[in-house]
Amino acid sequence: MADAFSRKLLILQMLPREEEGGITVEEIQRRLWNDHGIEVSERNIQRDLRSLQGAEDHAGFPISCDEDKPKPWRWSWYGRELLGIPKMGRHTALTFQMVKDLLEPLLPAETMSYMQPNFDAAEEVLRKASAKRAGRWRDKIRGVPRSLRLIPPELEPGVLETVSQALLDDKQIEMSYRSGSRHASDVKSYPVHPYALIHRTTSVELIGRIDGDSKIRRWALHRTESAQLLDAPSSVPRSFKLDDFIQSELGFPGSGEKIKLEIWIHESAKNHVLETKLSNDQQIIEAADGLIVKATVNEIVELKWWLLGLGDRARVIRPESLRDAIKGVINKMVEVYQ
Amino acid sequence: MADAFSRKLLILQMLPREEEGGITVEEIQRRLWNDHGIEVSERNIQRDLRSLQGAEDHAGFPISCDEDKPKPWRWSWYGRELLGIPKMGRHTALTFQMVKDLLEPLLPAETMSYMQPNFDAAEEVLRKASAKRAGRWRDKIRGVPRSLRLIPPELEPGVLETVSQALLDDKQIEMSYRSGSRHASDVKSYPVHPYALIHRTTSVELIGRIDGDSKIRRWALHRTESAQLLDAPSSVPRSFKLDDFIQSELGFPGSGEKIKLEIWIHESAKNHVLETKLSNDQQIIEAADGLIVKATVNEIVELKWWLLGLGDRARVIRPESLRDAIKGVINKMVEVYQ
DNA sequence: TTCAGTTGCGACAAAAACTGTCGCTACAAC
DNA sequence: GTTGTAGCGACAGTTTTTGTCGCAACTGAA
Repeated sequence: MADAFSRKLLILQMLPREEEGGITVEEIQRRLWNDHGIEVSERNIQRDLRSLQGAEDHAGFPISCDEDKPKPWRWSWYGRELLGIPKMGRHTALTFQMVKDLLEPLLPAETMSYMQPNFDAAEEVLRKASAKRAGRWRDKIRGVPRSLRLIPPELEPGVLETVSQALLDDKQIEMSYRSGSRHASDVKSYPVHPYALIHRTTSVELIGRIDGDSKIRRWALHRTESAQLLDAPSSVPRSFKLDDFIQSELGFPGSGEKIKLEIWIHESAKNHVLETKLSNDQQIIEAADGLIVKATVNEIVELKWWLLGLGDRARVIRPESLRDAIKGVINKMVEVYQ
Repeated sequence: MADAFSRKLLILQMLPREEEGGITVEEIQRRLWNDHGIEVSERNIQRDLRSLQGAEDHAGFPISCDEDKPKPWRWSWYGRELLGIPKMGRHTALTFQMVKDLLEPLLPAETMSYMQPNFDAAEEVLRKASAKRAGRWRDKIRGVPRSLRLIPPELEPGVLETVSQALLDDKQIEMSYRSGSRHASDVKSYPVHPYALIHRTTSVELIGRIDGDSKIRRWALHRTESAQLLDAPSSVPRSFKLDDFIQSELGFPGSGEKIKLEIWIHESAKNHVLETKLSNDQQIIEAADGLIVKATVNEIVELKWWLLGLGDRARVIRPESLRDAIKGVINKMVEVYQ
């Protein structure tokens, strides 16, 4: 494990991306020794880096050091592409293509951009794999979301980046937030201790608290005008558990309690239930014009959506509280439509 | 570009996965010359491979050749892990963590398994990035799907693999399919020409035709008992365009035509529309108790679900056909609940 | 401005490795 | 058996690699 090849490879793996600050020759040396037991002179690491960078006659790797900055120069990786080792498999490539289709209408563009190198690599693999019939592979795989294709909200450029940076480095951020739901002019600005980032299917939310206040708050990133990384460290109480927070904050009123659901499903919607179970303990009984389905599920707002979305093809039998709730909604729907 | 390091790296990249059959030393030599202009003796490639494989004293890469098979031995990569070069960035790692959360309740386990090395790499990166406070990173990012958390259907092991293999290699497959919707015993088997694979949010479908028939059919993979790769080549008519097929087959009755939608949205559901646009030309007008939203959208079944799911918080104003359809469903819902 | 102190890099020679060639051997097919 | 093929050990010439040393460039402080 001490040959030049391994060493160069380790150095390549060690290099952080440009935006993450770079690494000095000295630190490379220390990490080679500490993590891999490789003893090598600093001079040699310098030589390795220069040779990896490439000479005039052959292109090397997209790595560079900040030669214009003061001296312990920091080396980093500036390329965006991905050097796959081993090369991405064909099945994986198909999967990535499909995942891209499914996620594109859901996630903000900035989030997608972080996965772009993988999508590019997938495309490359598929292109070569079916090079015989040019372009035909695009007719072979597709992800087609079942949900309504909405347009993900646009984030101000850099906001997501700054927020995740702060999250990883435990720093505070200065947030400028449009508290009004429209493009109102009431933009407020305050320092925030970030706790966590939650991607809902269509929006991204920051969980945290305002400096000097202990109340946990939520901010939708697409209403954030700007975010600035502060030097001040953030403090997250030890008692904060993201799971608990999600459970209590994002659940249905009633906090996503487990209920024993019993519903009737019409013939025409059979497949929805037969093919995609509601729960692992789901029981199905054939009934007139359809099925009776029993399952233990969380009573969350999504359940109500799902039941309503099925329209007249579903009827809640139990629990009565949910049944009455749905009935109430239906009555109001009648009113709404007169 | 002719040094030992580049050469070994190229060889590593060139090695296919075990399941993809391996590559002979001769072919490596040819590809090095054709694709990269590197001239090297076969003997040297053998030496490179052995040295990459590692000696007694140091672990090498998970590569091997089938020494028990007849002779031109084929080398391949058997490891599952991913050697990231450059190392996955922290933002990308966060994204992968989140994507995993979002996709896990949606995709079959076999599909997810192809992305597993990336998820592992992401976890590794995050673990190291926040090594100070052990395990805390899991409290920093989460994907929480907005849709009802259903359980993705289980596929028979190997079915997805065989089908995608056939798709990539343009081979026919022998499909054993449960045409009855339950675990009925009427399993039929026939040779199929695969055209394409479509991942719906919760299920995977194969598009193709039965040998000897020209009708395009769809098979849900979770109803496929088994699939066997055949030697016979598949033939896909040139006229087949996946986009057209999706448009015509997966659309709402009415084929997903563009309609000018006009709906009223209740105050309490404002954010759904304000934050996630229905279309790019969406117009919003403030109105009594809520908003009037105008947008040009495709009339697909998902739109109906979405509208019904909003319950009494939405009312279709235009087009009248859709309005009447929803009204009809509501009336039936009243009947269903008596 | 000067003056340490640091860092990168050219030069050099010894050591190590890499490389092409050649023959031997193991194995499978005939 | 025989034959052909593919892998591999051995060897020697060559190239590359590597540690050391000294110099130059730059920084920051005095």
